[in-house]
Amino acid sequence: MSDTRRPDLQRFLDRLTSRSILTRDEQDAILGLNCHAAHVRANHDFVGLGETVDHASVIVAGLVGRFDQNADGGRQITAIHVPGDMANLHSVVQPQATSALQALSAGTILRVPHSAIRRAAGRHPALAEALWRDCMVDGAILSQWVVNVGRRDARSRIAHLLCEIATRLFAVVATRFAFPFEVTQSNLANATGLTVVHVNRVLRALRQSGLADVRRHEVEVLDWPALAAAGDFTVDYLQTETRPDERLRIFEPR
Amino acid sequence: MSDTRRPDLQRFLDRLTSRSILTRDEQDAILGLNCHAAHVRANHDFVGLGETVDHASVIVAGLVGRFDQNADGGRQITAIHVPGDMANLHSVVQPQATSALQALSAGTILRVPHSAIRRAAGRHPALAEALWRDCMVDGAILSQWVVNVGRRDARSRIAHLLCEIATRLFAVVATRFAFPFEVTQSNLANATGLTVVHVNRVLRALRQSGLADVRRHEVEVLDWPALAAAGDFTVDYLQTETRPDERLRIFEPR
DNA sequence: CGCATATTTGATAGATTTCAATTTATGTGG
DNA sequence: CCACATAAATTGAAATCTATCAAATATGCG
Repeated sequence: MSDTRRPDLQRFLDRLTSRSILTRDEQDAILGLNCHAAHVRANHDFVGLGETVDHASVIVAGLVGRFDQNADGGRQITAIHVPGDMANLHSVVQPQATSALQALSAGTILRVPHSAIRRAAGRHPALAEALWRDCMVDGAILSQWVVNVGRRDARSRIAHLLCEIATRLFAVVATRFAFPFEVTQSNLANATGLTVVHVNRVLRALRQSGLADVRRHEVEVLDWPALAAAGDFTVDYLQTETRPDERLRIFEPR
Repeated sequence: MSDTRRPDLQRFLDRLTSRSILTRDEQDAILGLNCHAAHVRANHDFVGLGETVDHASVIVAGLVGRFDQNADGGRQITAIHVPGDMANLHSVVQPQATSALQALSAGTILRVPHSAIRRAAGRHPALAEALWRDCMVDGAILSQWVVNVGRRDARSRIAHLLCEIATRLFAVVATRFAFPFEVTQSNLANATGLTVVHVNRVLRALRQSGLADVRRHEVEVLDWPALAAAGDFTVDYLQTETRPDERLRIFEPR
């Protein structure tokens, strides 16, 4: 099960180097990370709430949600992870999970032991920096989610979420396009702090007003500018398009 | 203005060592951080949205809010920082601010140049680790805020917020107690995703039902267990009571 | 084919917002 | 210390959005 060169680690590395500057050595340390693949079932926690984990998980295929809940059992998704993301990167420095991780649809993950990541980061401070930075992008996204559920109505919430995911999947290529999005309306509700019933109605409205057609396996964006406007969406906070000269490195050696 | 030993840095260091294990050397590096104090006016951004900053800010006195907003200008506070916090620690690895920082009431901060923090963290990997870990606690709090605005009603939202702040201020000492909380109802509304009017009504209800009396400068908790229950509040995610043997250190040397 | 899960629709209730006004604090200069 | 200006808190009534409850229809899967 264990490899030394995995294409999926390459994708994770690409994510890191899109924002951070890493030497060849440091990049090799990522690619050489010990890991093994695993399938994850839909609607099944592969990291439980409060559990102490000893590995982080790179998403290879499928979507993963970070789940919290209130006392009544009402579930709230606080983050959605797409392929290439390290879903619980934070667990490297904070192994006790404060949220559960669950696949929104069946998929594949790559488990990377904390020990391997820690060894690499300990040897290469700039790696620790890059991982830390990536965690902070997750933080910026989380912050936007608070705005989304706190200060936007149902239509805007859903539009904003669709825009965020499309952008993070690098799917935005035209005014009209489609991208895979394997999520139930129920999970859409859990991500936006709404009820399923209301999500269903808003989706119909988005379709009828020619903004987007959200189906079971795929989202068809019908009018990107209009959808982005409806969702009050701006792209910058996601840092998906960091120019080479904007990439950062703090720690020596350069 | 610049000192080498500041009591306020000691408070920040205490915060770090409550969760991370640091050697004497590493601790000295924190205490020796170059910095200078500054007053911050109430309702005035001292870090603007989108601004690129070259220093982080330790809160010495007062409360600081992290502000975002939607297209209509509706403001949403996504974090409240209390004395001892480094309000924008994340800016060390991500200098471009995705949220504004504003004092909720007049206060004092300690500006610490990124250069100083980076030098210290570069020399002591375990320091970088401790800072990273602290950022992740902020992330866990943020995650709870999403649950708060997404899946709780007005009364629970406010109760939860009060419990969070009381806990982070280490104010919880009995069933009944008071703690300073210099925040307008308007900012309470911005933190909970409600309107001022409704906040006002919920506060009255909390008072009348004997849970808490929220005044302009101070909150008097009348019945902590009841307030925590109403706010669906559990303490663990805040990691304010990490036992010595639970503190972490990943990087050598031990 | 049949069960389980997901989507859709309707009717009604309820929580929260909005709008508008009034009262109460807070701070400042004379 | 008072008068004034300003910000904050409070209250009421009406409008709206979203939740809740209940049921029917689709869809996928073994």
